[in-house]
Amino acid sequence: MLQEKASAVTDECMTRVQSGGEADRLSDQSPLGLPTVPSIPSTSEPDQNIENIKVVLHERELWKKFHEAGTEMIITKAGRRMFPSYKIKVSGMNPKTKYILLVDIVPADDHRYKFCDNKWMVAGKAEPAMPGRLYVHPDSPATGAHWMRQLVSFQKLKLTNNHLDPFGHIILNSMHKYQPRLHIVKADENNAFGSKNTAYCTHVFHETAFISVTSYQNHKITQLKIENNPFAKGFRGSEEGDLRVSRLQGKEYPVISKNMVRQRLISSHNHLAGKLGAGVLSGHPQVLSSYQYETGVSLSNSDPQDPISNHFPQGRDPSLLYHCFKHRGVYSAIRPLGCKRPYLETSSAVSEEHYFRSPPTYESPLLSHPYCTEAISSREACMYGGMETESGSGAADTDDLNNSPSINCNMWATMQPYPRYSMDGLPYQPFTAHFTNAPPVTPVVPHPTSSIASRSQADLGVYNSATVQRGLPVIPPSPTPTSCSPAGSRDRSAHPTLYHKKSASPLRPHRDFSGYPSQSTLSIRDPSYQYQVGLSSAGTHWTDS
DNA sequence: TCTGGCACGTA
DNA sequence: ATACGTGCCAG
Repeated sequence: MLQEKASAVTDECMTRVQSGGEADRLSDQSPLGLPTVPSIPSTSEPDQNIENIKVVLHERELWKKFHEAGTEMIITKAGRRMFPSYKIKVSGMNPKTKYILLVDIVPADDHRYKFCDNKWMVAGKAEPAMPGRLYVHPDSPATGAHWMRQLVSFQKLKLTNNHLDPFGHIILNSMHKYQPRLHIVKADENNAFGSKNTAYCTHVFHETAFISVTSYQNHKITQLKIENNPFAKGFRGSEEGDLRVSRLQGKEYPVISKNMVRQRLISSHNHLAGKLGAGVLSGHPQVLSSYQYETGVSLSNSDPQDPISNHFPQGRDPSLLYHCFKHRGVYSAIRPLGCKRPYLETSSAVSEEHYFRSPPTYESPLLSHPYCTEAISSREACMYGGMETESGSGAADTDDLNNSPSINCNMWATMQPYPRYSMDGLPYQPFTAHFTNAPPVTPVVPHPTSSIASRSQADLGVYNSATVQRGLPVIPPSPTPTSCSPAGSRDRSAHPTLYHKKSASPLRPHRDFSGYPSQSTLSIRDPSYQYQVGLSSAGTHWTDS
C-alpha cells in the first residue's frame, strides 16, 4: 500500500526514509513491515539520483536517549550550539558532483508548550514562525567524495531567541517544538540554484526534534547534557550517589554536585506534584519519571525504552525522512544571508516546496524563499533565510510507518510546520498577522500531485511515505487539556507532555516514540492546526492540557 | 521568564 | 596562553 501511494507521489520527489541509525537497527524495526519502501527505482540515473543518497544520523543512540526524555535545546541571545550535535554520514552521492548541504529547523507543530508536573504539555498556540534561516555547511559546495569521506558535522550551528540576531544563527521561539532537517542540494554547474534542474532532497530524523528553552526544564535532560557534552564536564559528579569527590581540585571532601542538589529539590517537588496532579488526573506513567529523578540515577542510565522516557514523543522514531525534489522550483529559495561563498548565489531556488506542503503535515518551508534578512555571516556557516511560506514539507513524520528507519517518502513534505512567512525583505513580521494565513496553508502548489497528495493525506493519512508516516497519525496533540494546572507560576514547561510515553499506538512498535499512536485522539481544534499536526502528532504524548 | 556573569572545562 | 562552550544562579 504504501508503496503504491508512494509511487503515485513520486513523481516529484521521492523520499526515502532511512532510519537514522545504523543499518542494523533499521532492519530490526521494520515496523509496519514496510518493506522498504523502497522501491525507488534505483539507480536509474546515477548521477542525478539525488534520491539515492543515503544519510545516517551520527550518534543516533545518544539522540534517542535525549528524545526519549524529551530533548531540550537552550537558546540564547548570543546563540547556543545544539547538543547532541547534528552530524551525519552520507553515502550514495556521485563523487564528482558538487552538493550543498544545509540544515533548517522548522516548527514541529503549532503549539506552545509548558513543562508541568515533570512533563511537557501544550500551553497554547505557537507564536508565529519566525523567519526561517538555513545553516549551510561551511564546506559547501563540495563534491560527493568530500561529503562521503567523513562525518559531516553541523555542530557549529547555533540557535538563538533573538529575533534580530545579526549573526545568522537560527532563530527560534522558546518553548516551542522544532524539527531539524537536512537538505542536500545539487550544485553542479548545470544546476545552479534557481535553475529548473536544481534537485535536492530532504532528510528528517525525528529523534532530533526538540523543544527550545531558555533554561532546562527537565532535569533528566540536564543530566544527559552534563554527562555527554565535554564542555559540561565541570558539572559532572561522581556517579555514585550524589556525592562526588572533587579530586580534581585536590579537594578531598565530598562534594555534592550543585546540579544534583538542585535537581533533587526540583524532583521531589515535582514528584509530589506529579502524584497529586498528573498522576491523579490522568494517571500517567510519568510518575515513574519522577521516580527516576529522585533516584538520581537517571538519565544516563535510563533505558531508552523505558516508558518514562518517552516524553517526547514523537513517536516516530527515529527515522528520518527523506525527500527529494527534483526541482522545480523556482524560488530562489535560499539566499545566503551573508555568506561569502559564492555558491550561495547559485543556489536559490531550491524548491518549491510548496508543492507539497500539504496540509496535514507540516510543511516547512525549508528552503523556500529566501528571505534573507540581513546579511549575516557567520563565520563558518552561512545562514540563509528560508522562508517560507511554504514550506513545505510535510510533516514529517515519517516515521510513521515504521518508525524505524527507513522509509521513503516521496514528497517532501516534511515536517513543516508551519508556513513561514517570509517577509520578503522584511526582517520579520509580526507573526500574528501572518499567522492567520498560514495555517490553512493550502498547498499552493502547482503540482497536481501535490495537491492531490495533500488531500489524500489528509484524508487518508497517507501520502508518500513520508507523509504517510506521519500522515497517519497526524494528530495533533491532543486537546485535552487536562492536567497541569496553570502552572502556576512557573510552569516551566511548556510542552505538553512529552513524557510519558503514553503509549503508543497500537500499531507501532512502541518503542520510542511512539508517538504516533496516539494520535488517534487528537482532534484538532482548529482546523488550522491540522496541518500542524503532523509532526506533533508524533509527539504524541502530549497531553495537552 | 529571561538575562548576564561566573566557574569550570575543552580546544 | 587565548578563545569559547557549558550549566548555574542571582536578579
